[in-house]
Amino acid sequence: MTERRGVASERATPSEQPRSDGTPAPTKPSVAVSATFFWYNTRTMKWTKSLIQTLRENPGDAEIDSHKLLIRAGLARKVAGGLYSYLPLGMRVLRKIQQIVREEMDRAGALEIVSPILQPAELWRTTGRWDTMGPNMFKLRDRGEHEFALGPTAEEVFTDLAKGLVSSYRQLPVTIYQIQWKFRDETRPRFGLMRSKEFLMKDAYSFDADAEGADKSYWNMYHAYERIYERCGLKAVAVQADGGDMGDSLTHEFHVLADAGEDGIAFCEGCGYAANLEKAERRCPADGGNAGAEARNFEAVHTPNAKTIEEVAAFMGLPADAFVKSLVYVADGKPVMVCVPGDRDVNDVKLKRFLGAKTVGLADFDTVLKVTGANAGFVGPVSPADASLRIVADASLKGATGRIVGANKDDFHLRDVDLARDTKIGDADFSDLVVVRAGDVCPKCGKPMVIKRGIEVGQVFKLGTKYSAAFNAVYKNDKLEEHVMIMGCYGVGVSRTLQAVIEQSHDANGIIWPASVAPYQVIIENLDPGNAEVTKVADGLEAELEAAGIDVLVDDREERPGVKFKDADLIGFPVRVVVGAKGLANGGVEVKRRADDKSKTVIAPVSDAAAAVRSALG
RNA sequence: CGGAGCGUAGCGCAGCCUGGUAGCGCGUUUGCUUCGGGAGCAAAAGGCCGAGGGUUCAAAUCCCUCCGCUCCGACCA
Repeated sequence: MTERRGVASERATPSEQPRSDGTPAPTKPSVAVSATFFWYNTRTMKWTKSLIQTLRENPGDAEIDSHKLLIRAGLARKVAGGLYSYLPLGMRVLRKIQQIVREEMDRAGALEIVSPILQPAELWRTTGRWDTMGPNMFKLRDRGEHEFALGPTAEEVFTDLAKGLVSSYRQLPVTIYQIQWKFRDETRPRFGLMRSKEFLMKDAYSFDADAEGADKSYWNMYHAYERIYERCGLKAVAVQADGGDMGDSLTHEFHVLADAGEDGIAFCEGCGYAANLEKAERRCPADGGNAGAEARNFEAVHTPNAKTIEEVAAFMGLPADAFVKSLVYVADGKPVMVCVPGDRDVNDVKLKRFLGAKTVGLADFDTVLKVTGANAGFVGPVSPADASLRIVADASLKGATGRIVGANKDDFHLRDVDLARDTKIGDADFSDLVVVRAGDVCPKCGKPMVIKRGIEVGQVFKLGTKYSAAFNAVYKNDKLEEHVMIMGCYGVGVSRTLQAVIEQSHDANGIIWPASVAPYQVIIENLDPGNAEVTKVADGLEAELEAAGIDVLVDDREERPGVKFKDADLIGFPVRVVVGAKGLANGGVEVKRRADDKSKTVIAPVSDAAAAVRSALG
C-alpha cells in the first residue's frame, strides 16, 4: 500500500528532485497503469487538478435530459451547432466505450485499421454515391482543385482496400474495422451528440467467399453487438430494418428504448417481433375485414374547401376511417394512385417495395391535376381523368364498401363507394402499404403490437456485392476462378452510445453511470481536505483502489458537503465513498452506490473500505 | 429549403417597445463567519451588447445586409 501511494503521488505532482543541470527529473510511469490499462493515462485523479466544471443550470439549448446532463455534468461543451468538444470526463467515457467495442471486435476476429477521414471523390464516383449521397456529405477541394469528401462512412475505402489486399480464397473470410470520426451534413443537428455533424463511429466490413460465409460473418457481428451493448450497461434491442437500396438484404438496427428516441419501433409482446416503422408489417384479414357492409350506389357530396381528411370528416360529421385517402405518387417517373384508410399514413418504403420501384415520392400538384382532373384534396380512385392511371390500395381496403372518396372534381367527394364495384383496383393491387401503429396485428403471431421509441446505436447490414462488384473486388478460388467478394457492414455509433447510456440511466439528480463506462468508477469525497487524518484515509483508500484496478476520483475541494454530494450525484459515479471527521469518529467511511438511496449506505471500517467498495461495484 | 424566435460577462438571463454610453443570478478571485445534501456577509475581476453598414448630437436599443444558434414545418390530399 505504501508503494502504491508512492505511485499515485508521483503522478499527482512532478518529481521534486531536479537533475544536476537544473531540469526536472522525469516522472516515473506507473507499471500498474501501463500494464493493465495501457490505453489509459491515469487511473486516479484529484478533483482540483481535473478541470471538471459542473453547471448548476441547464444549458439554454438542450431539449432532452441526456443532452442537459451531458453539458451540466461537464462531459462535453458545444463548439458550434452539431459540434462538440469532449472534456476530460467525457473523454474517459468515450474511451471506455471504444475499448469495449475494440475488445469485442477483436474477440470476434475482426482486424483493426484506421483509414483517412479525407476521402478522394474518385472512390465515391466508383459506386455512384458521390452524387446519390447528395448534400449529406461534406465535400471540399484541395489547392489543385481535386475533390474530396469528409467520410460519412467508409464502404468505398474499405472495399478498395480489400481489393488490394485480398486475392485468394485462403484469405477469406476477413473482417476489418476502424473507430474513426465521421462527418455528415445533417439538415438539423440536435439533441447534443445524438445527431451531430461529427461523430465517432466504429465501422466494420466483412468480406466472404460465398453467401453462407457472409451469413456467418453477419451473425458473428450481430452477437458481438449484443455483447457490446450489454457490457456498456445498455438494454439494446435488435429490430428488423429495411434494406434500402440493397434490396431484400438482411439488416438489424440496435436500439436503446427511450422516449426521447427519434425512431419508432413496432413490437409484438407475444412473439418478440420487432421492426422499425419503415419496415414493420401488419397482418390483414383476407377480405380486408370489410365483409357484410350494405351495398348502395354512390353519390356526390358537395364539400367546399374541405381538402384534408380532417376537414372533410369534420364537415360531414364522420370518423376519419370512413374515408379513403387517395394520394398521387410518382414511382420511377410514372404516376400512381395510392389508397389507404383515411386515418392511416402511407409507408413509402413498403410502397416502393410493392411497386418494385427505385424511387417513389409524392407527385407535384400539376401532376395530380393532370392525372385525376382535380386538385389535391379532392382526388379519388373512381374514374380519374387518366383512365390508365395505376391504382394500388392498402390491404385493409379489400372489399371495402360505403366509403367516402374524393370525386376527382374540386369541392366534391363521393359517398357509399364500393371499391370492388366502382374502381378498377384488382386483387393484385392490394398490399400492406401503411405505417403500422399500436394495435395493428403482428405479422408473425397475430397478436396486437405496440409502438415504442428508440435511439439507434448500431446497425448490422448484409451488403451483398453492391460495393465489391463496383470495385471489382475479386478473389481467386481453388480452381483459379475469380469471384466477387460478398460483403457486410456493421456500425456502432460510439459517441451516440455515450449519450444513449445517459438517456437510459439517469434520475432527477443526474447521471447513473454503469461501472463499465463511468468516467471514474468511484468518487472519494474528502469532506475535510484540511484535516490530515481525513486526507490520509482518503488518499490511502485511493491508492488501495488503484492497486486493485479501480479508477477513482478524489474530491479534494474545499467545498461544503452539500456541494460535493450534489456534484457526485450529477456526474453519477457508480460508487461514492464519504470520508469525514464525523464518520471516522463513528467507526469508518461511508460507501454508497449511486443507484441506491441513502438507506443502503454502508459504514465500513477504514481497513475494510476497499473491500466494501469492490463489493458495491459488484 | 420554408416559417418563427434568439445572439448582451464562463453559464442562465434582464435591459430593446419609449435611443442618453450596461445590469441581475450562478460561477470565478480575496477576506471573515459557517460547515453532512448546491451557506451568509463584505470586497473584486470579468463585456467592441454576433459582424458590417445606415439614421442620429448620441445606438445594446431604430433601419438595412450578413453570420451564427434554437424550435417548428417540408406539401399524407
